[in-house]
Amino acid sequence: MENKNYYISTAIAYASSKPHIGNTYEIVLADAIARFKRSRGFHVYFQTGTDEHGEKIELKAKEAGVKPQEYVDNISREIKGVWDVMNTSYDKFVRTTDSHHKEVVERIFEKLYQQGDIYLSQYEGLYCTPCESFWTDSQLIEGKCPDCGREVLKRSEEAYFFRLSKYQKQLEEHILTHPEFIQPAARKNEMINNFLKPGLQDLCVSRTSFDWGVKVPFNEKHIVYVWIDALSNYITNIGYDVDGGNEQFQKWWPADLHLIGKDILRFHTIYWPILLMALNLPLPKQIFGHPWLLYGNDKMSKSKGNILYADDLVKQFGVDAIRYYVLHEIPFQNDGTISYELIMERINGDLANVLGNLVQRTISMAQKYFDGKVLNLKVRESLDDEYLQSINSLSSLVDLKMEKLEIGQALDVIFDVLRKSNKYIDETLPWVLAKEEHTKDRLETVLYHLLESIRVCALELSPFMPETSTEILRQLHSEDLEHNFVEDHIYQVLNPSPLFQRIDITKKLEELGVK
RNA sequence: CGCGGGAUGGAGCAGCUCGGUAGCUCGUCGGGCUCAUAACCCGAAGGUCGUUGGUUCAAAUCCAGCUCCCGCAACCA
Repeated sequence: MENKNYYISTAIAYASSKPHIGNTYEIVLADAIARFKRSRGFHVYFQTGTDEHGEKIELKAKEAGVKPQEYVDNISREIKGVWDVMNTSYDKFVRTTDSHHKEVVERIFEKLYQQGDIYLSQYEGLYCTPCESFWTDSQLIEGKCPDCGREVLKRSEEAYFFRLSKYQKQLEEHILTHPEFIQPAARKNEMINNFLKPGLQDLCVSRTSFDWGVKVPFNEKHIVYVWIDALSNYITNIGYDVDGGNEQFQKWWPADLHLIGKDILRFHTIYWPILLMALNLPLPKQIFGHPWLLYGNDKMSKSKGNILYADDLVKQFGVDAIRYYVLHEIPFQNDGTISYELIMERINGDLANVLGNLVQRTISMAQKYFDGKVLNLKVRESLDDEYLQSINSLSSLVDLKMEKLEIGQALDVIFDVLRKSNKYIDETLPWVLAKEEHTKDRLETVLYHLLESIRVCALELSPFMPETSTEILRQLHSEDLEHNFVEDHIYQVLNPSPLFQRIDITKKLEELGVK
């Protein structure tokens, strides 16, 4: 029997402020993949959570006048709340302030130190005293601090370093022999050319400039810096310990997919694999650095005042509409855009006109002509063949797209069948068939084909729009989970109710007070 | 000469690996239908495929130069 376990993770969200829709995209994407895998029979473990240490949080907490722990408790709860509003089916929500996580991080650090992969040295950098930050040469603007424009000074401070260079060869080898390891492929080249080719520098893995974090157990002046603390969440929460892992760990590791934003690809494709190598653990099978959601052409940011929040959008348009939007609009490789207007155009064009209207008109006809009871009378015509064929090939087409993580295209192939269904109605003219007694059997057959098609599409939609899928199946009054055309159902459909209301875009924009 | 990606009708994209009538969604215009959420279906207009040159019977597709845009460029979560 093939291994049917599937471990998927998102990056853990940094608990410094409430996430916007761009940050929320990742959890929805992961959720769609997790649900998809479950629907295909996999045992899925889906992990997400919050990254809660670091200087920035320490500062934010100070500003807010609360203890760091209290601060992250609040933000973490808020983030979890947003994940829940998006109806995401994670199995575990981890926090880096969990005591178990912290203990294992301490032991990992200690182990690496004992085996000589971590050593104490001096961190030398260009330091801006007023800003209290180190900068690299390339970050400087005309040799000055990029934040305040003042002079920077060479300064050194005691710190622990991780010997990346020792594992460089091994990592290069792995990346070359596993072309699927880094996705999209273009990102792989960036990593190789920018970091591996020039040769890896050892990584500074501790700090003394702040307190909020995991203390280095044998030298409490030092705080374990974010890399080892945050990245190791992927193993500390599934039963790993330095003496080996328990049964749960054996079951889930290595992870099948780490889903992350393209901005932190370096940490996941270089530092994390090397950390695992040092621990003598297998590497995750795939790392996908997804693109971003932009507002118009801009990155969302507080200073620009162009932030859209997931929970607000859900309040306005409903959870599945927003899930559909972000999953459909983000291409595989390039950044996507979002705005109120675009969301509403998608809702009207795809969800209301194509999907909602199709379900409504089909069920209405079933009610009107047969009191909701529809059997397959098999009065077929030649034009049915292609239509039935497209229903039966749908699930393998979706598989193909999902395998390549082309989520938007997976939705497209489902909507192709929905569009074909609308066309099929116009071609078969049910209202004409209904006029004559001798074409009633043909009419019933046509409706049966449509109901089956809608049922299969609803099932395929369930990873992306779970509530909508359930609602469609409820109206069809069907519980069959077969992803192909089934010949012998006895449909007794319920009364239809609209799945998505059309929106008057101009009016709604005024109401929202935008643009 | 740092590395890589891209430039296709009004908008957003596919096609380029393996050259041969330029495709999809939306928008616009015209028509059809009436089961349905002013929805659905059909048709039309609109592109010298960034630019210059080369290879070829034939190039969006291959090669070279140029212009413009974007990502990455190491300790920022």
